[in-house]
Amino acid sequence: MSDNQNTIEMLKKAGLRLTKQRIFIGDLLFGSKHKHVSAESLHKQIEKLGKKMALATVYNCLHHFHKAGLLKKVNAVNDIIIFDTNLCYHHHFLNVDTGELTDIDESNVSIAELPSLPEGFETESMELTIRVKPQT
Amino acid sequence: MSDNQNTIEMLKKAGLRLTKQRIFIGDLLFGSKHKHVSAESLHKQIEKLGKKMALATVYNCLHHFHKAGLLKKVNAVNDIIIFDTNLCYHHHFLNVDTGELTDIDESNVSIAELPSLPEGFETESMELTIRVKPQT
DNA sequence: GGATACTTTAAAATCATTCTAAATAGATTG
DNA sequence: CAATCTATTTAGAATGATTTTAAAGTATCC
Repeated sequence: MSDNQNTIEMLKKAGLRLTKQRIFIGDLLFGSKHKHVSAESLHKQIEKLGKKMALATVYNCLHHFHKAGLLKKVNAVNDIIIFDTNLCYHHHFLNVDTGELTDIDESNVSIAELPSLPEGFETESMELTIRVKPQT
Repeated sequence: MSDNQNTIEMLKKAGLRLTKQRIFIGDLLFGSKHKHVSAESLHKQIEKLGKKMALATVYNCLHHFHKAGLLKKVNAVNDIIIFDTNLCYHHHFLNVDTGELTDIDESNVSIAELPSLPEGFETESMELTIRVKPQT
């Protein structure tokens, strides 16, 4: 059973053309759970499912989704750009050994004081990264 | 007037061999103010000062300094690894247009509640990045 | 000073990502 | 529905940051 219909609605609303590739990737990403993906990891997943798709297409698609506001870019980890399907303001645990990201429930962190911004600037986003490693 | 003596002490304490290149870079980095550098930016600065040094040496040196605890790695910005001479726990403004980082005074941020860590993990470090852009 | 181990170096290799140019496939219009 | 227009896909080349390699150089220890 596919999300096809939801994905199609979503792409239409975002003003993106309905291509097979975008629908397929949309179905993968926007299921029940929030996901963190890189172009590479997503491409591997797609190949495992028996579909052929150029790596460049995966990059294009992720960037288009991001531009359309369907994905959020997360702090790069080990030089790899990670996209997050969770658009709400939230923070991450980063496993420094594996590069794996885990969402931190928003309610568990609160930033009491915020510094004043530099003159003439506005905040685009904010992200707390808690780097964790296996206990020694 | 050079920091030579301080740098030499620092390298010795860190158990690093005293090479011309490390002393030169040490002098550049550990002056009065805290600095954010990438291998590339540091290499350019060195060339401007009329010194020749292989880019790979700059990479090696930064990594050695980092391993020895003299530098902190900061969240990568646009795929570029940035090293910070400020080892204290602190946060950054990131100018999304230029990639420039600015320290946020520690006292200006406080994280009220901290989430509990995943089982069997310990915190290595923590960093809040506030992405800012010129006001529209 | 000479042996030994670590560093530096230039160049090649690697890895993630982007670009290119041609082929393909949505969208639009008559 | 066909013709046309334009965006997208694709394979492969190109780019840019970083790492590796192997050889030459240099700090350290005896």
